[in-house]
Amino acid sequence: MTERYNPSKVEMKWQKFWHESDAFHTGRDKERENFYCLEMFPYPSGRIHMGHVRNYVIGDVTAHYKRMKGFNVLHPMGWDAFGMPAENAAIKNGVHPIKWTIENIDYMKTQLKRVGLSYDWNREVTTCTPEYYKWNQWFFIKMLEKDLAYRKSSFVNWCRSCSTVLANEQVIESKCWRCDNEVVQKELPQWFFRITKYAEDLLQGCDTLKGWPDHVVAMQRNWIGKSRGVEMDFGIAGSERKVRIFTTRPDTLFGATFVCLAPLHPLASELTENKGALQRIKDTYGKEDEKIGHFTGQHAVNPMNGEEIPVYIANFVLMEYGTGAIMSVPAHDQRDFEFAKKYDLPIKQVIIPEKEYNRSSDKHSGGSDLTEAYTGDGVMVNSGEYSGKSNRDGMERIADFIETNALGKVVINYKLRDWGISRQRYWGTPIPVIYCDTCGILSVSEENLPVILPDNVNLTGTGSSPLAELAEFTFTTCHKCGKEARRETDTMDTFVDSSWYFIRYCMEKGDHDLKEELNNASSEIRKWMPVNQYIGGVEHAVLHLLYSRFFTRVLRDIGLVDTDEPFTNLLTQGMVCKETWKCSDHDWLLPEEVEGASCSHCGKEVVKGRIEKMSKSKKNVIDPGHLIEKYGADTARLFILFAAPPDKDLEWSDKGVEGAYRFLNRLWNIVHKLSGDPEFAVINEDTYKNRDHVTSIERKTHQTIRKVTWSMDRDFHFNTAIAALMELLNEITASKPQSRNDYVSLKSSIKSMLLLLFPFAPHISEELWIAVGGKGSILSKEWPRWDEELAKEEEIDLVVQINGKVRAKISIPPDKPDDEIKQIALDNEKVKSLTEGKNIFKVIVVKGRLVNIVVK
RNA sequence: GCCGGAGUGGCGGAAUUGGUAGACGCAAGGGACUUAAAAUCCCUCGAAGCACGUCUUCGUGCCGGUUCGAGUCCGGCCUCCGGCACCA
Repeated sequence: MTERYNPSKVEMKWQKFWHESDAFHTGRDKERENFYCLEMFPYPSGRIHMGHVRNYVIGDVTAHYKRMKGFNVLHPMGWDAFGMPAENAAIKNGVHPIKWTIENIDYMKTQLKRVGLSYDWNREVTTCTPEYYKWNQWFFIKMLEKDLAYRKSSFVNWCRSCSTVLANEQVIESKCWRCDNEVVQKELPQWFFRITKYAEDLLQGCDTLKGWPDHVVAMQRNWIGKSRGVEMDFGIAGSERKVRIFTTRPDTLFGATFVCLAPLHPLASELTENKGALQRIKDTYGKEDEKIGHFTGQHAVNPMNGEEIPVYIANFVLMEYGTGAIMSVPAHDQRDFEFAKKYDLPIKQVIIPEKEYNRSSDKHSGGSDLTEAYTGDGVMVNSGEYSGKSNRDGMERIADFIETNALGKVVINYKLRDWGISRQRYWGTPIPVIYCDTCGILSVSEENLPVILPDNVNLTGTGSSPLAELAEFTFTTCHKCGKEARRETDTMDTFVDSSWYFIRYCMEKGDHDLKEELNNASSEIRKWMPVNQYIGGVEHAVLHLLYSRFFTRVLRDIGLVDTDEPFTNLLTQGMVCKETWKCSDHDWLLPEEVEGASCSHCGKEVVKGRIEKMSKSKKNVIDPGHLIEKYGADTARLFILFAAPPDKDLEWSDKGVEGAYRFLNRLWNIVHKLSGDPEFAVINEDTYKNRDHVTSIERKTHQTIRKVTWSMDRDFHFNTAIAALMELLNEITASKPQSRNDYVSLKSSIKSMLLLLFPFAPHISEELWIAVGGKGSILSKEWPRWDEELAKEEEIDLVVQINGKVRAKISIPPDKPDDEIKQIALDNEKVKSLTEGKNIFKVIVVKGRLVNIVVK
């Protein structure tokens, strides 16, 4: 009796072998092309979840495939190890963040190894180590020198729950990205990175991101939010004061019926007497959908026509965008329209749709009959000399007029804001700055780096920077004047760490001096960058991916890399989801808490919830550890890859996992059954050459190699690649070898099958490779090639259509000339009877596909 | 509202990028083996119709178009999902 498939035994054996032979050490063969395959590194939260497994398995298949295709592959892994959970765990359990973090890393590393992932651990990066964060500090200093880092006091997003500041990108629907609590505005001095300086570069770079998903590029473009318009001054009537407004619609200038100021605009408090009213508007600023305004009592003068229009303070006008003041054109802007209706302000239409424009009449509706703003294009009316022109044309002419008459200028605005990086927390990179009463703000000198994060800090979670409590850290001497000085006690946003970790992977572990890599044309960094394939969750579409693009540009400008973009190809994998169960009394339920259709606690009816992303709170998680224990890593990998294409959400199915397991079992059984067959066992390298004819299994094998290779090369269609392997196995299982020739092609077929399966299910492939007499590990083997001749069928079924409908099938050799095929089709009995008495108009032959006879 | 993406069997999903729609898997039904069950193996499996076939008709969200031929291309809708959202 043959041995049963025992995944854990097989997997332990090969994982040990790979580990001991340092099998995934990054290749250095100069003859070979380099391929950098990267997955987003995890936060060491404690244990891996199914989302990690999916992410890393997709990367692992890619890495294996590229290795077999003959590339030197860089496939590293590391830890995004600074961050709040470690600090929170410390406050809660009294464990030091470093201990908590290191223990988690150790455990998760074991888990990753159990999945059989082919990482080069010689390049492991851990961001909370001084060897790593030293370079965060060095980059900070370089950015300070280049005026890319600066300090200013401003209103910032403050999360009360996390007791820290958040960057704009980290506020999702006015909630904290991490803890989902409400974010408030607070005024604090902060360090910023001047990402806005790269706004245009980042935007233009979007055009080059051909290997990124459309929606991610679109999100980046939206976030940068470029718009072109004019800035111009409106005078305040009876005063020397002016108010500068920004508009993208100078063509509507003649329709402006009032001006609005943001409540925080400097003129707002100057112009209004009623401070109470102003405060009410401030209070609702950015919070309420309802538009609230207050008339200042002052009027502004429209420079185009000299009209005096009222000046309001309005809660919907943003101080951070444009000039903090707008001209309001209620007829052509929906927000202004709503505001005008509410405060009974005039609505003056100056653009009407082409269709409604009557050239012979001067009578045009004033706008009082509008039910909503008209924001489309059209013909200008009531606009002085511009009346009768198209608004597109008018827009350019008015902009020119404003510039030539020095009323204002054409400007470009971006929604992108500078990146605030100060965090009032402990577990992060100290910002390398000192404050000296004599010398001012100074960066720590390079030779004093790193500024070590002290470990004897008292973590209370009360809100101020923990480092500020520590006198020995805070007080230092100024390296310039020698007097007493204070250190900056905020730490850096952890997104700084992840903005360049992919560059650190280009070198093996060790305390490398990145300064030596500056302008070094043959540096390892230049050799590997940019990343050929990056894989990770879509939740970083603007956060991490935008910061990394920014950092790469900064590092390009200081001479560390020579690429603009860090990631050539990006795959955003879908979520791993599972069905949920809900009881009206007991909320979310585990599957084992559901008995039939009722709750096991109270007997009440259970409602099947939506299919949701796996999460502890919704009680629909599958633990990768348990899964692997039960079925093995190969089954887990295969199922995850087979169940859905990588970029789509994957719905977990226990039955589907069993299907994948059955497939591996069938493969195991057939290989062992055959190896026990003396006729099969005797086949060796020499007998391969002595085949006398091509068998159908051989043809199928070459077709499979072709299909799998295509699937791999075209958009990661791993699911169809696996389907092709299943088809091949079905054929192998069904085959009944009778001659020596049959055995030869069967054995060669199985060997090809194992090579093709290897990236997906590496352990079982290695094991069965040995069982069929393969030499050495599959790791040293090349990806199989197909022979187009051998993939060709002897006879193919050709469809015969009449007027596009399938009417018959004919069996012919694939390379028969078109005119012969045409004749065979026309001679077909069925075709004859159907075309009887009709006029054959045209016959189309599509090679290898069909014949279409067009009759009338 | 704006920007992206997607609609195909009971389900997850295929379709060589304009050429036989439904590969592969799951579920379901039937059968074999077994004292029995599990496991395994074999058959059926989009809908309707009848003459039960190597049959006919319909069928890829809806309406129209291009084409010998459309799930695929074009125009117009509908629905769902994701992102941003008072950005003037």
